Amino acid sequence: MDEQSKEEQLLAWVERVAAFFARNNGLPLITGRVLGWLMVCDPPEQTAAQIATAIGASKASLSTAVRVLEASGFVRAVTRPAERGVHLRVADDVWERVARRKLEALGDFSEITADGLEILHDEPARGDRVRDAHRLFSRLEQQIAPLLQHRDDDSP
Amino acid sequence: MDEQSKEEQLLAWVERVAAFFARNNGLPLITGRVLGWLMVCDPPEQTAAQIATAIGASKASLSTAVRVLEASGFVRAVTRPAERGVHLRVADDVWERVARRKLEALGDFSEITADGLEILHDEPARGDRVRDAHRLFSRLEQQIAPLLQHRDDDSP
DNA sequence: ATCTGAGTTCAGTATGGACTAAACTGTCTG
DNA sequence: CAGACAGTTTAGTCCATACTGAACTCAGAT
Repeated sequence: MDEQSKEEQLLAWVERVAAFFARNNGLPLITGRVLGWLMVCDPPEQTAAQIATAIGASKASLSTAVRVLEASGFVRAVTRPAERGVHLRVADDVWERVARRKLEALGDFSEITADGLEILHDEPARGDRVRDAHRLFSRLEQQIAPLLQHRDDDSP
Repeated sequence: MDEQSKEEQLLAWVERVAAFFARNNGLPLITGRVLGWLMVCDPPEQTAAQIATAIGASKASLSTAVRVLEASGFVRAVTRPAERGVHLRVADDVWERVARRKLEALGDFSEITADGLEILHDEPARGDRVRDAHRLFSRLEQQIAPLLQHRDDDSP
């Protein structure tokens, strides 16, 4: 039927996701794999051990990966009655968070350019290049922020 | 007068710029330093040798840094009559380019999510998480793109 | 032809960080 | 209590890659 089993296809896809986040967000590969896997796994809530075997990583790596993913709010840990340990799932607002974090980077850069202008305040011409940057990124920050408003959700 | 000489302040600022681009865009530190330096240096057009001494890097590093900066269109090489070698300056549209490149990353991710949906086309429920991501990033891509229109120039 | 300076390439070093195995902690079960 | 399991920490390995020095190429000037 398929040239590749769906499992293999999914793992290959997870690999692409991991590579993307490694390249664009500086995430360690394994962390990206966890995120990618949690996007497509069935069931959608899995234990660290399950994830580890799925993506072929060690318990230790899972521990650190999950720590950063939880701290970033990308992944949530849920417990179940009468089961020990936690199950992990992607947060409902992962992607808003990812995007918002990128937006923050924009803001950080605006701060840098602002400080640059400060240093060059007595040489306006020399500050032109920095000023251009500052204007563009401040504008973008302001225009993009409203596109990322929290959805007011009260879903179960 | 100053606690730090302006030169020192600028170098410290360049360092921040370099760190920012290293962290957010995966640029090597030296490459970021070159870019930062070219944002504030006086005169605004400098030779590779001048830049190298300014930021304390080797000729070899400058060579590679300049290659990637030029290839990305972030820096332009200009020649002058009766002078040998080239002078480097930031491109007029550096920041548009930087921003546009980030936007492309968004598009790349939309492609990834699209392919993920493809793989899961026969399990709609399982594709929900990927679909959410796809919708958000496609939307953002479309909404952000118009904020980055090329200024209408007709240079070659 | 030779010299000089700009720029590239190459080989080697080293620094950082991702990853793992193994030891350890703590908690729940029987 | 013993035993098992979830998870963390630590120590160490390994790999990628940034960076440099030095050799090299090429162009123009004299």
